[in-house]
Amino acid sequence: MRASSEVFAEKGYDRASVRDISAATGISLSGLYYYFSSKEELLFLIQKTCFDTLLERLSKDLAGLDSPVKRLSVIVRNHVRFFGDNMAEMKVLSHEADALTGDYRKEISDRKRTYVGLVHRCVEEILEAPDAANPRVVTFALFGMMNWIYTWYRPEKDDSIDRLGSVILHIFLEGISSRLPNQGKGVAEADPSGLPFFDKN
Amino acid sequence: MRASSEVFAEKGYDRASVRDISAATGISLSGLYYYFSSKEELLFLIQKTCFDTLLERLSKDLAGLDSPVKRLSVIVRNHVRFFGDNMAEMKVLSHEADALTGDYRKEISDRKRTYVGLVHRCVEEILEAPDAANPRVVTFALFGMMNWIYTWYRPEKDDSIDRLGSVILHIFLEGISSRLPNQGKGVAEADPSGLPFFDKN
DNA sequence: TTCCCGTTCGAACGCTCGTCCGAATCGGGA
DNA sequence: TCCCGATTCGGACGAGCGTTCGAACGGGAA
Repeated sequence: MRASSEVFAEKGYDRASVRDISAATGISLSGLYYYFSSKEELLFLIQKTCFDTLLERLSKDLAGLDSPVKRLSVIVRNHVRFFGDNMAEMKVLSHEADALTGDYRKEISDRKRTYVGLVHRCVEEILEAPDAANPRVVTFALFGMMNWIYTWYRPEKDDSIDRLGSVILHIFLEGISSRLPNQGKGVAEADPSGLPFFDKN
Repeated sequence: MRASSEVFAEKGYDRASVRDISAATGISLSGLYYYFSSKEELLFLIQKTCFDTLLERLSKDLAGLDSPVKRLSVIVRNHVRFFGDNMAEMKVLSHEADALTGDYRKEISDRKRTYVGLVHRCVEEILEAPDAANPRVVTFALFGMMNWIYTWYRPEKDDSIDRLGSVILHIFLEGISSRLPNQGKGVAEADPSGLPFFDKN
């Protein structure tokens, strides 16, 4: 599964053939089907194991913490650190979310909902005035900062992963601590024309 | 190209067959090859057109603006608005970045480097003390908030796209306006064990 | 009307894919 | 030593893929 994650992460789930995985693991093509009933099940098991481990460690670190800010700190650092330590698996989890179908897809979606809900509730508690900012939008902004990591992070040239978590947490907490300016204000001088560009002629 | 973008966005580049595009456009399978020399060229042209339009509009809006904060405001709002107006194309651009090969890939990478460099320089100017935070990390945190949009944004239930841009811009500017706490501080009590989870037994 | 050329398409080609089957192999208990 | 269940694998199968080719179409110029 570890080797498969790396193959999926590098080539993408669809471009990676079962023969690629066979070569990467040293197990013969048909030998793989002794352990996994299909390529999709293999992807599912990778995602499931990854998610379950992430959630399990999180709930351990979260035990007994009441302050929402402290809880969010633990969440962000846990997420980012896990990302750094399991880059291939987390890339597969982030990037191949739509590849699963049927019950496989549903089971992963359930876990995702659980996790997002946890963060979402935490964010709601931190936002003092509930109309100050839409908690859903703000939550996904946070997930964006964290989940985008796989597209650019290179351990050999970038800061340590722990530092990364601190920076993202800091930006987020400081970013939502001051009330947002109301709607209507903004770049009024911006070009209002031209929406979908393929229609322009 | 518009219809193809939607097919690629919905099914993913690899899972989408040329026959799917044929069905979505009403053009016969071989008829498509009168306009495009390959499936990959079609993907390339979508990404290129999308990027070029984005950059073109940006440079128009940016003309004459000196203040780095104002420039960044225009960048973020332009990016997010463009994202909202061309969700399918931007999903393809964000999600299928690794699908291109050879010269196609290089040409898109060049544009990406140009764009990221523009934002990066802007962020550097805003960060007063250059050692306060790593500009590269901060820049990609911003891109993360913006580019993650395609995974969750639903126009019918979420805030308007312009509001979204304002929120992201606000989080980012407030988030980087105060000096980051130094390294070393953090969750010292966090579980230090267990890095890659597939090795745990 | 005839010709021509830009456009469209049905049908097929070769290839790679995920999956399966039946045989070969291995190692510990009787 | 023999046996048996667990494990491994070479080789094949059918399906779907991207791509090609030669024929057909259609409308403006001569």
